[in-house]
Amino acid sequence: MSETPIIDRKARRHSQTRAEILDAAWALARDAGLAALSLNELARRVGMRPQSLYTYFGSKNAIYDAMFARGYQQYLEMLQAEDFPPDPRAALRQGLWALFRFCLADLPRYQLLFQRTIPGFEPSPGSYALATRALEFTAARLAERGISGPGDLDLLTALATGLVDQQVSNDPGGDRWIGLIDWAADMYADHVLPSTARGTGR
Amino acid sequence: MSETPIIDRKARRHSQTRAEILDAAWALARDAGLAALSLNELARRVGMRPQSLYTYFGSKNAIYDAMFARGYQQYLEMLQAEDFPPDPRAALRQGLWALFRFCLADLPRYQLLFQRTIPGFEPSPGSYALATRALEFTAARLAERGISGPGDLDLLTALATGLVDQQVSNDPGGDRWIGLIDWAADMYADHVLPSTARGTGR
DNA sequence: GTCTATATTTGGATAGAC
DNA sequence: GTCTATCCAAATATAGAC
Repeated sequence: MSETPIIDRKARRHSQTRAEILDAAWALARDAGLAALSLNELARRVGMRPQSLYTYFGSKNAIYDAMFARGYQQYLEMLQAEDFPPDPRAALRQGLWALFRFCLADLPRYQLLFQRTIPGFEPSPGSYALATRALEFTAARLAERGISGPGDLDLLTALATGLVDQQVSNDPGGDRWIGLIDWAADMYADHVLPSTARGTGR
Repeated sequence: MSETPIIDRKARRHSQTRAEILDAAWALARDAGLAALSLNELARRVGMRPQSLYTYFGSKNAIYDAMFARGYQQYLEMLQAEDFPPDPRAALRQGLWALFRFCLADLPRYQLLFQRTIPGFEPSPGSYALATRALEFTAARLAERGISGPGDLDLLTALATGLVDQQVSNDPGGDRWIGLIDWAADMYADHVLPSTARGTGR
């Protein structure tokens, strides 16, 4: 029975094509805007007819969903690759810088993962679980450093995404809010850490 | 020459219809999502053919632009109606609460004014000037209370919109980030004010 | 798995009669 | 100022031949 390897080859080829389509979808989102993703143009770029995409994705939202999942996988990998120092203040600064790098490296990815802007798109439970895992990872790193009060995590996510959002929306390509990262990290640290070794402020 | 009053009547009627269309556009944005605004549906709601809208607005983006301008007018009026107390901490809290009320009262308005999500839409210079005026108003209220350092305003906008954004995106209808407003205001005040009369923290 | 063909809807926008 | 008539382009999606 030599059927199994054949199935494997077909399955592998299938998932390769899926990956190729996803790559093209990201590139298209970067060129035309996330919301302007179109199946016609996407198919053209991968050398297919638009209808053939339905062999790989059941709908346009299924493509968004796969993009969402892949984006959060990358986000998780990025977090896990960071070597956060034990010192809370240093770790906070490093975390904010890592977030900025990740977001600014791919704006549509940032938009898809951290904003809710595509009308009618909701991530599937499986994809959303990845987002939850990423948040739990951050919560664990904070807790290791004594930051575990109610609201501590939520305040940090608000501060972090707020900085990124202002940077992206109001000074794209510039550094107006990038220059506030360390300052913001210290402000947060001063407020959630036990009041020893306060920062120097501005 | 009784021509002038007739022109006035026509002009008034014209701007009345414009306002009516804008009202319907806001309502449609609330129902279908800001990005899903469609001229067909909009015309249906005001009892017109879609083509007739072009008598009042030269393009779809012109409608977005008028919405943008009206939204910032409302925002400015809201700010000017607030009676901010002299105490910086109290004023900061009140300002954040006012922003939250304004944003949560109309989510598409928040999206249009404070996020950049409509592909291809850029506010006209005239409309954008309103946004600048609103920011300058906030800067002036801060400066009156001794908050005028470089980056102080930018940090506040990041913190404020971050809180709103998290609330809207991740807990719509809830109060998870609303409960952090006063805490966040104090954190900001502690960092940006001369170090007298610190808050009690958490 | 990919194609042709097609359905179906919708989008924004223009020309010209009335 | 509003309409009819139309245009044109594009959208997502399905059926069925090969």
